[in-house]
Amino acid sequence: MKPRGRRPGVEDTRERILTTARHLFAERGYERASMRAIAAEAHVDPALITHYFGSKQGLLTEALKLPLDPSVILSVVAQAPPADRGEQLVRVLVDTWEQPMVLRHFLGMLRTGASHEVAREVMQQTLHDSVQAAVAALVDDDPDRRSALVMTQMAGLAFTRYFLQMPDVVAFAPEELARAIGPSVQRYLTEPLG
Amino acid sequence: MKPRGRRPGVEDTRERILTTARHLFAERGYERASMRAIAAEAHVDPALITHYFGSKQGLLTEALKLPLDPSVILSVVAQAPPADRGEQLVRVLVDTWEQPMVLRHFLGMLRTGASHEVAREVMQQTLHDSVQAAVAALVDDDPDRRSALVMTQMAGLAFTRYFLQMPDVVAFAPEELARAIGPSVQRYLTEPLG
DNA sequence: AACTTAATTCATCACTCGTTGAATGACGGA
DNA sequence: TCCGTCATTCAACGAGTGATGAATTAAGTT
Repeated sequence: MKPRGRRPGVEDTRERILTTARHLFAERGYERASMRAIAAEAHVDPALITHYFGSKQGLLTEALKLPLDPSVILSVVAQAPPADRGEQLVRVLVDTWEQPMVLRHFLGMLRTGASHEVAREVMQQTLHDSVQAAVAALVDDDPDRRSALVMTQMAGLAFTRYFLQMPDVVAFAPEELARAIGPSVQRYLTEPLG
Repeated sequence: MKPRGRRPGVEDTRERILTTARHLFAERGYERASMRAIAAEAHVDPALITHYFGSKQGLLTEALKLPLDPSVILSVVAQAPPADRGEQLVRVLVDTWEQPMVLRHFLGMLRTGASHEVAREVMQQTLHDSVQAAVAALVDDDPDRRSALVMTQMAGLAFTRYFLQMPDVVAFAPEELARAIGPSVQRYLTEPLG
């Protein structure tokens, strides 16, 4: 007994809505990215969004899901000799963030998370998952505290460079960042904690 | 020819509006903190806000002005011996941020800046002014690059601890933060840049 | 072809928003 | 006392919001 009638999913409209939603959430934040604006830019009727995602909140939840697999980062960093892992971690993360798709997703989380409880929790969870997992596998003791310290440094780099776009931070080339900040991260990984 | 008629400014209503505006901007962000909501919490008619500040935008601009004098921070840090200045800078900044009024102002800038161009520029300027000035007076060379690196670390600490409220970061006591992060800042101040 | 299901559109509701302009009230100087 | 100035309120407009439910169109299955 196969299902009868028209099969769903053959059209890519749903994906187009999600893409432009991420785009506008990242650009304007949650409230300013109205469903009508998203619908218009996706060349779609506003009601179609409700049809697919139930509500604007549902669209947001769906839009924030993105595979930012921590294990990829982990495997690359783990290959480096222990003394170079701090530098390597910075290098890999910066290279990841420089990709437009990832960057847009990050800005989307930040702009919506600013005024939206759910989005903030997603951001917290995402950051935790991607850093905590990677760091915990590299250190000998105190994984929570060490990964927390790494997070403060890496989150601050992302925040000032990609969100605030502070000129003096943007001026660094990715490789310069790795060499300048890497040793600090290395400290958090290996040095005894006060 | 003295001015005639009733003198302005005798009532503190204007200040009450500003205070609750900062409160709601910090709590909800720009769009969700409606003028009606602000007016209600200040026990005031919505039109009075327009009367005083011209527009919601004007209210925001006024609300974001706050004396966060960098020179105070600078003077305290400069007194410490050069080798302890990184730790001291972290200590002073964390102590400052822990004050409710400062914290509210910081969250206000962040939540509004997420979706509001002007607020983001204010935040960028504020961060630049308070860190760049302090750092430039402490280092021998490359003040822009060194202060940029310090900013990435300190902004990230503020972001993860006060905005995201990541449990592992919140778990640190202020003094622990100073000892754990201080040496990293010290590196940015004194170590040769890659 | 008839039928079933999904994709898409249309018109509309019930709100909330920021802003406006006229009205009222309070206070101080002449 | 009269008048000018500011503080404060009131009612309302126009635009934009998210959401709903019924209608239409398209694509599969039998």
